Amino acid sequence: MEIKTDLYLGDSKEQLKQLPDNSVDLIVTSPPYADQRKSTYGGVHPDRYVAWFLPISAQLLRVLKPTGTFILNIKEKVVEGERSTYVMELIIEMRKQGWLWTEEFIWHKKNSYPGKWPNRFRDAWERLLQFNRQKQFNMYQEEVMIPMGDWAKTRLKNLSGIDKIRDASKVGSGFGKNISNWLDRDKAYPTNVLHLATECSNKNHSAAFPEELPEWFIKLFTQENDTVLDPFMGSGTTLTVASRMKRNSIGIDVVPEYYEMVRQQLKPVELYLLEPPIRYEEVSPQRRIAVR
Amino acid sequence: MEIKTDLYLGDSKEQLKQLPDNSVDLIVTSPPYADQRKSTYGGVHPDRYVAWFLPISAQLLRVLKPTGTFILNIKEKVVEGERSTYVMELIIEMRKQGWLWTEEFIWHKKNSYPGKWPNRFRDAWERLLQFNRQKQFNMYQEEVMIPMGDWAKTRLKNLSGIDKIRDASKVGSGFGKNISNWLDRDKAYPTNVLHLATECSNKNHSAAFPEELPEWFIKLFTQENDTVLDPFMGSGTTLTVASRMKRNSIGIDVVPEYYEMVRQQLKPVELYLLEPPIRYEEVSPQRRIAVR
DNA sequence: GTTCCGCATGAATCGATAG
DNA sequence: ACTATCGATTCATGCGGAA
Repeated sequence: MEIKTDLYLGDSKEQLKQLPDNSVDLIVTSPPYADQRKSTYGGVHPDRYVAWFLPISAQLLRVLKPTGTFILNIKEKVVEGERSTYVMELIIEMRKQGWLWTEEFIWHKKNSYPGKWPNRFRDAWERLLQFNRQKQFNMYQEEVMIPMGDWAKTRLKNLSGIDKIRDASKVGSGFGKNISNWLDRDKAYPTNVLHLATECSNKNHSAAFPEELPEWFIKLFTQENDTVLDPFMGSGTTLTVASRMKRNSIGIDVVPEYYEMVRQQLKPVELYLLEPPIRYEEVSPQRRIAVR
Repeated sequence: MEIKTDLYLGDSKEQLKQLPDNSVDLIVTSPPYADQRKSTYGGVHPDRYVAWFLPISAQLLRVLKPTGTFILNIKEKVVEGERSTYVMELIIEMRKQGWLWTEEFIWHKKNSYPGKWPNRFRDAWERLLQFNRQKQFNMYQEEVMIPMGDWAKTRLKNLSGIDKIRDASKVGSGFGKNISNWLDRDKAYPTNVLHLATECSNKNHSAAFPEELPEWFIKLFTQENDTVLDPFMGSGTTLTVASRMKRNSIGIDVVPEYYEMVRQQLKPVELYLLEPPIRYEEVSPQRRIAVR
C-alpha cells in the first residue's frame, strides 16, 4: 500500500474545510503560542487566542475519527509577571465544543532555554494536552514501553533456570499473581511525563519540536497506513516522522516558505515509499525460526 | 532569637481568622484533593471544590505579607475518563480574588502510583502553583542552586537533618566576590521542574509530601526567623522542616489525631531551639578553615 | 559489616457487580 | 439510569531479615 503526504498552503481554519469528516487518526501540532513568533505568524494576542483557536479546533473535531486523538503542544507565556490563563480557558471552551480532555502529558525539556530572572527560574516544561472525541479511542501502549528501572535490572535478571521453574509452578498451583507475566518483563509502561531534550535548532522554523515527540505519539495512537494531521506543520517535523513510520500525513501551513520547504524535503521519502510494503505478518514466522 | 511553632485545631477557614493581617512570609500546603482521603477528611466533591476553597484562599491572601508567596500543591483526578477542570477554575477564581498566578512548578514523582489501564498511563506529576500578592516578592534564588555534577547530587541525598542545615551555610550570602565566583562555576540555578520521589510510608507517619519539597520552597522564599504557614498540615512535614531550618511556623488541621501527633513531634525540636542560635556567618569561616 | 532479596505499600484508575 | 463498592492491574522505594 502506498503512503501519501498531502500539503496545503493557507490558513488552517479554511484549508481544513477541504478534508472529509472522520478521516484522521491522530492530530499532533504545536500552534504558534500567543504573541510569540510574531515575525512569522503575525502573533495572536493572549486575549484573543481562544477566539482565534476555537474555529480551528471545531474543524479538527470534525475531521478526526471517533477513535482518534488530538495532541496539542502548548505553554502559556508570562505577561506582566503572571502566567496567562488562555490555555486553561481554551481547555474549558474546547470541552464545551464537545472535546474530552482526557489527559495532560508533561514534556520535560531537559535542555531548556537559558536565562536568569530575579523572580523566576528557567521554564523547563510544556503541556501536551490530549483531547478525544469519545472515551474509547485507539491506544497501542505496548509500542512505547521503556526499559525498567533498577528493580528488574538487579533482581529479575539474576533469576536462574531453577528459579523460573519454581515460580512457574507457583502459578500452576494457584499461588501469587501471574508470575509468567513478570518473567519476560524487562520493560515497563511509561508515565505521563516525557523527558526529551529540545532539538538542536539547525532548522529555520522557530518551533523546537524534537522528532521523538511526534514519534512517541504516532507510535502510541496510530498503526501503519493510518493518517496523521498537523495543521501548523512549520518545518514539517511531524510529517517527516509520520512518513518514515509509514503513516499517511496531512500538513497545513500559512507560510509559503515552510510549505515549499516541506514539499522539497518529502520528495525522497515518497520515492522510497513506492517500494512494495513489508507486512509484519509475513515476516514474523521467519524471524521466529531464525531465533531458534 | 527564639523560634515559635503555633498549632491550631479546627477548620482552616475559621482558624485563619485568628491570625493578623500581613504576618506570614510563606504558605506551603497540600490541601485534600477533591474526593480523596475521604477516610481522614470529609472529601469534597469536584463540583464543589472551588466554592469550598475560595473562603480559605481569601483568608490566606489577608494573612500573607505583600512580599510573601503561596505555594499550592494540587492535582486533578480523573472523573469518567476525563481530567477534572476544578484546578483550572480555581486558578481563574483566585485571580479574581486578587491573587497573581506567578508560576506553575512541576513536581515529577519518580515513583508514581502503579497501575495499568487501556486508555491511560500512570500519573507521575503534580502541580505546584505559585501565587503572590504583588509582582515584587522575596525570592532567594541562590539558596536553591544545585551542584553541577552528579557526584554532589548523590552525596547530598544521604545528608540528613543538621547536615542539610550546615550544607545550606555554604551557599550563605554575605561574602565577597570570591565566593560568588566559586558558586557560579560549581552551581547552577534550577528550573521549574522538581524531581522528587514520594516518601515511602514505612515510618510512623505517612506524609503526602517528601521533606525536600517544603524545604526547597522554604529555602527559596524565606530567611531565618521568617514565618511559614501550612493550613492543612496533616502529619506536619512542612512544620518539621520549617523548625529545623529556624523558621517560625503555624499549622492548622481539622483532624485531632494529626494535631496531637504534630504537637508531640515538635516538642524535642522546640527544646533544641532554645539553645542560643548559631548564625551561619559565624560558623562558615571556621568550616572553611577545616576544609583546608 | 556488606550485599542481596522478599515484601508491603502508596493523593490511582477502570470495569464489573451490587444496591 | 445512577451511585457505591470491590477486585485487578502495576512499579519505585525503603525496611528488615538472610546469605
